[in-house]
Order: sequence, then C-alpha cells, then structure tokens
Amino acid sequence: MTGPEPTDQEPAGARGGGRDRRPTMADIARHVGVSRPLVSIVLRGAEGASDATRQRVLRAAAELGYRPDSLAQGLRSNRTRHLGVLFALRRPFEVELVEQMFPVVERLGYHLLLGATTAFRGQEAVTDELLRYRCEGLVVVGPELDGHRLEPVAEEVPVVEIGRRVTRGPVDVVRNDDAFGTRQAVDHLVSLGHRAIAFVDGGDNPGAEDRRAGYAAAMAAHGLAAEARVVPGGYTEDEGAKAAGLLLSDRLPTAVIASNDLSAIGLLDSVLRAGVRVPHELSVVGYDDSRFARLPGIDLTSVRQDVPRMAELAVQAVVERLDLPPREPRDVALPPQLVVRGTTAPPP
Amino acid sequence: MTGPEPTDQEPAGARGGGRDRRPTMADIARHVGVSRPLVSIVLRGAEGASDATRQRVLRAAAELGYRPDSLAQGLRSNRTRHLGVLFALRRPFEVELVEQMFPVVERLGYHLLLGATTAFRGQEAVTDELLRYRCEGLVVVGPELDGHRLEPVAEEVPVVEIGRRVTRGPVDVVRNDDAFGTRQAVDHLVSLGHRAIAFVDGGDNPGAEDRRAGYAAAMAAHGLAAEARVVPGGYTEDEGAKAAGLLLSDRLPTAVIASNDLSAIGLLDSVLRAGVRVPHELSVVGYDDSRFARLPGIDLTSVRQDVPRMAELAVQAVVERLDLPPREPRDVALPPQLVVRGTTAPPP
DNA sequence: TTGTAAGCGTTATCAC
DNA sequence: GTGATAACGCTTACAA
Repeated sequence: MTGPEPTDQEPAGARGGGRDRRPTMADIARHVGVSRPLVSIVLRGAEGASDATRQRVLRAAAELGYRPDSLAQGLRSNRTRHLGVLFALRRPFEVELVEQMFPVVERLGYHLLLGATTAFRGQEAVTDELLRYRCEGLVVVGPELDGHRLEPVAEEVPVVEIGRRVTRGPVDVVRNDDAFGTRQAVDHLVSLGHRAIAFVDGGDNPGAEDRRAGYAAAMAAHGLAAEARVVPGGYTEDEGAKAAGLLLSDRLPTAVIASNDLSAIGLLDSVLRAGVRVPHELSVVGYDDSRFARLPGIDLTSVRQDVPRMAELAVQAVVERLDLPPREPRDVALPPQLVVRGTTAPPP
Repeated sequence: MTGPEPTDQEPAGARGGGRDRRPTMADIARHVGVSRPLVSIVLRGAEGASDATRQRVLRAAAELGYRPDSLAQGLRSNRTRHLGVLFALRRPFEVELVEQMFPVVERLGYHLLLGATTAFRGQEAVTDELLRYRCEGLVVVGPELDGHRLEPVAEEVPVVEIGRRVTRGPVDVVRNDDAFGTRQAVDHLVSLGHRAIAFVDGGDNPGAEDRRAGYAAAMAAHGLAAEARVVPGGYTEDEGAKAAGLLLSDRLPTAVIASNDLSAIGLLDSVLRAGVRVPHELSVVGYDDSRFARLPGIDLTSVRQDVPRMAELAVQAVVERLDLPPREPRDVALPPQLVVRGTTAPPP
C-alpha cells in the first residue's frame, strides 16, 4: 500500500459542513407516523398497506430523497438478485456480449454486476469479488483454459460459460458452433476455386480448438487434406502478424482463414506491407464479425456469431438454475453465419 | 415485468441437495473456540490478537473456505471503499480509460464498481444503482450535456467528470486540452501546405465544443479564417459518413479534421468509396488515437489523449475529497499530442 | 391494515 | 488479549 493511509473513519468529503446522512426507512416512518416495516411494504410494492398510507409513504420518500440501500436489502433478504458477469474489457466481442445481457437480465428481474478482467486483475480475483457481493449466479465469457478453476465456484452458485466448456459439473454452456463456422469459411473459399487454404491457429483461446477441427474436417471433406496447413497463432493482432511472417517466409497459400478478426487484421497488415494484394493474390477470412471487420479499409470477410441470442440464452440458463429445480447441464451451440466482404475473391 | 414472476424465496439452484450455506465469522469462531469479534480482528488484520490465535483463525478460515461478505461489511462499517465509474460500454475510448483506473483505485485502497451505460440504461439509472450500492465517490466519463443533472449527486458524494465540465459545484474535472489538440492538427496540415481545411463537428459530445473552437482559433491564427468550414457531424461512423456526403456534394477541401476517430473512419470510408485518394487528394485527421486509428488499413493521423494520466488524476481527485478536507474544485486540462500516420500528406 | 420483535453478517464499543 | 453487547438498514415472521 503506497497511497495515503486508508483511514477507517467516516469519509469527510462532500459532506460540506455537516450534511445530513442519507434518509432511511426509519426517517420516512417517523415522518409519516407509521412503523418501519410498513414503509418497507409500501416501497417494495408488496401487499398489505392501504392506499392512503401508500400515498403518504411514497410522498414522504420522494420528499426526503430516499434511496433504497442495496447492501442492507441483500443482507437481510438473503437475495441480492444480482448476476455477475466475468469478461475481458479489452475484447470487443465480449463487451458486445455483455451489453446485450442488460435487457435480458432486467426483464427477468435481476441486475448485472460487471466483473471486468484486465491486465491487472485475473479471473480468479474478479470472481472472488463478485462472490463477496453475493452474486447469485455467474456468467463467464471466454473462460480461461488453464486459469482459474471454476468447479468450486459452480458448487456455490450457478455458472454459465460462454464460448466453450471448460468446467465439469453442473455448468451450462452457450457457444457458437465453431467447427461449423470454419467449415463455412472453407466451403466459401473452395467454391471460389481455392485449394491451398491455410489456417492461422487460435492457440488455447475460447473456440480456437473447434475452429481448427472444423477447418481440418472441411478440408478433408473437400479432398484437400493434403493442402491443409495450420500455422501457430492466437487472438491478437501481433500473433496474426507473426503468422503472416511464417506464411510469407515459406510458400504463400491462395487463402488464409484466421481464427479471429484481430488476428486476421494483423495478418492483413503484414501481407499488405509485404506487397501482397488482397484479395487478388491472397484471400483472408476472419472470425467474429467484430466492429473491426466492418470497418472501411478492412472490410473483412468473417464469420458472425449470434451475439444477442448467446447473451439471452446464457442469462436464461443462470436464472433457470436459480428459480427452477436442478436439471442436466445444457450445452447449446448456435450456428454462426459467414459474412462475405471484400477480402475474399477467386485465386489468381 | 414480462418474465417469470420473481419469487422472493431462497434461490434453489446450485444448492444441489442441501448444500451448506457459506461459512461466516461465527462458524470460524465456533471452529476455533474464540469469539466472533476476535475473528473479525484477525481477518481484518487489525491489532489486538495474539499471534497464536491469529494463526488458528486464519487456518480455520482457509479450511472452511471463508469469504468475507462485502454487503455486511459495508453496512456495518459504513465504509464500502467503493468508487463508482459511469461510462459508455460502446465507446472504446471510455473503456480504455476505465481499464486504466483499476490499478490506481487498487493502490489507494479502494475498489471500482462499474456503471456501464448502454442503449438500454441511461446515466441517471446507472448513477442511482451505484449510489444504492453505497459508492463513496463517482467518476463520470463523458458526462451527458443535456442528460441527467449531477448537481444533487455531487451533494451526496464526491464527483469527478472526465472529458468536460458539465456540473456546477464542488466537482473536479479532468480533461485534455481539446482546443490545443485541434490546433496541433491544423498546424500540422498547414505546415504540409494545406489551406482549405474543413472540420467535422462533434455536436454536443464531450470535448466537441472545445475542439471546434480550437480549430476556428488556429485557422484564424494562420490567416485562414476565410477558409474555415465547419460541417455538422458527431462521434459515430455514421455521422462521419454523412459529413463526407456534404463535403463531396459541395466542393472538397484538401484536408479534413474530424472531431473523433470513429467519425474520421466513417468519413474515410465514404470518400474512399467515392474514389477520392487518401492522403493524395484528401488528408484526414482524427481525434483520440483509439485502437481503430492504429489499425492497418486505417493508419489514421490522430490526436492522442494521455489516457493513463487522466485515469490517475480522476481517481486521485475523488479519493482526496474522500480522505482530505474540502478544497476548491479543480479543473485539469492535459496537453494532447498529435500522432502523424498515413492519412496526412501535402495537398495535390 | 398495522405494529412488534428478531435477525441477516459484520464491525464498533466497551468491559474484563 | 479477549469476549459480550449493540448496531448498521432492511425484511421476515407473527401478533394485534
């Protein structure tokens, strides 16, 4: 701890010269002349209060500027109605997924607590923080393969994984059919006349394994097993650029499928700088159909995942486990869709 | 409420067949054979416990898998040590800023509570949620101009605005010197030989007003007031594209400064599709130096804000108001820096 | 319909 | 150094 010594006293700031503490239900009760529980009933919208008192209580609450205390509510009722979501702030795909969760969570009567992993905080620390806040369920976007083990967490609260299954036990999984995605990419390229189609691997990132398998299977299905070529890579621009280096230094295929958009973009950059014309001499396909893929100047052919649907299914799965009796773990794989843009064309 | 009727009962899920409730301090106390407050002392690392009991308590806590309850802690101690941050999940610039806040907040002994505004939840709703959770301070990134009024909030907790001042009262502001940023852009273009330099406006978005003013002032300073031309726009790709339409349908300048990167990218797309060569026939400058600007295929000359420094200053300002006696509101404007890339060149 | 009593898990205050 | 007791703000019983 290098900063100012944290004092355990009441914070001084903002209370510019003896401001009142924030009003509680007791204040409202006193103000109206009823008991505290009655105020609670009214503010929760529960049954058991006359319309007359209801009016008076609500009026007083508004007057006093009352705001419910989520801490006290959660503590006492043993029900926070909060769902935690673990995701990486740097991954546009995951951020988009989280954004789509809000309306779903709201509709089911819950709230979303964001657990963002960053360069400074791994999945384990963030999970712990969410659980301290008594999240009732957890959605893990892009769970780490060798990282934090979620099994013990899944014993405590319902857990849903998005992107791939990493955890054994009663954990639901929502993902897209990654193998089908790369198969569509291969089909598309083959239909354009390509045969020498390389694949930039995604390492141990979410979905990467299936994308690789789908590529291999599709190549084999087209009788191109001998042409199949997997280059090591990852989900970042740097790794895509490195993969490009490997391809350039050896023999160049007529088409490359990258295991995600960022990697495709890094690869694009490298080959373009090396003087390779895209799509004239080399076709490139990405995966995710992220915001980047749609950018002018990139205009990347890519495989789109159904993000809103994934968000909806994931949240629903957690809530079901919360509100309904236990059931078998579910594993949903949504069909992705190839979006053809400017980086694919017939081979030279 | 259209979803399943929220039951107020205890959640059924995950407790697969009578799982134990999570252990509390009382459990540890019983396990070790000491009083509950003593356990509290040990776990908080406070003084007043012998090394012997300290060991035993810590061991028992680990054994039982104890996890502190933030709700109860916050409620009782009246000190959550949580700082809320309001930001838009869709704005890469704001996300980056938030990411940089984590280590700072941590270092000062606080935690960050993310309040993401989305298409579905505006600043007002999110602020309310953060305050219900007893955030002790609030960082507002890119405060809305005509939106939610923060004055009453600032009465309750310290508030810092990032990007521009919107709120009167004891609110600190951290921003970049937007006028200086666009001035650098103009200087750069003029030094390349440009005279017909247009500006795509940012509407009422954070910083837009000062960027426009800086543009106008710089043009005047170069004796180019007559050449100055402000086209209506915004901070999105769409608005940039629309602005491009306006420029194309009239007379094309030799250079354009867009009020942010996304708008510049939308503009780029439109002019490129119209057959205009960049930077040969038209130079383009953005603002923010976002991840997009650095992408190959975009390679946008842009104005960089010092994001980590802004994050640090903002957090420090809130914590100061929390821990230190009241002081005058502070308004810091950091100097941005022009980053020259491939979209600017001498005029034809 | 309303009020009383108790308790959620923790920390603060006091005795011993 | 340690333990009993009260309290944070709210909800859940149950009694009136």
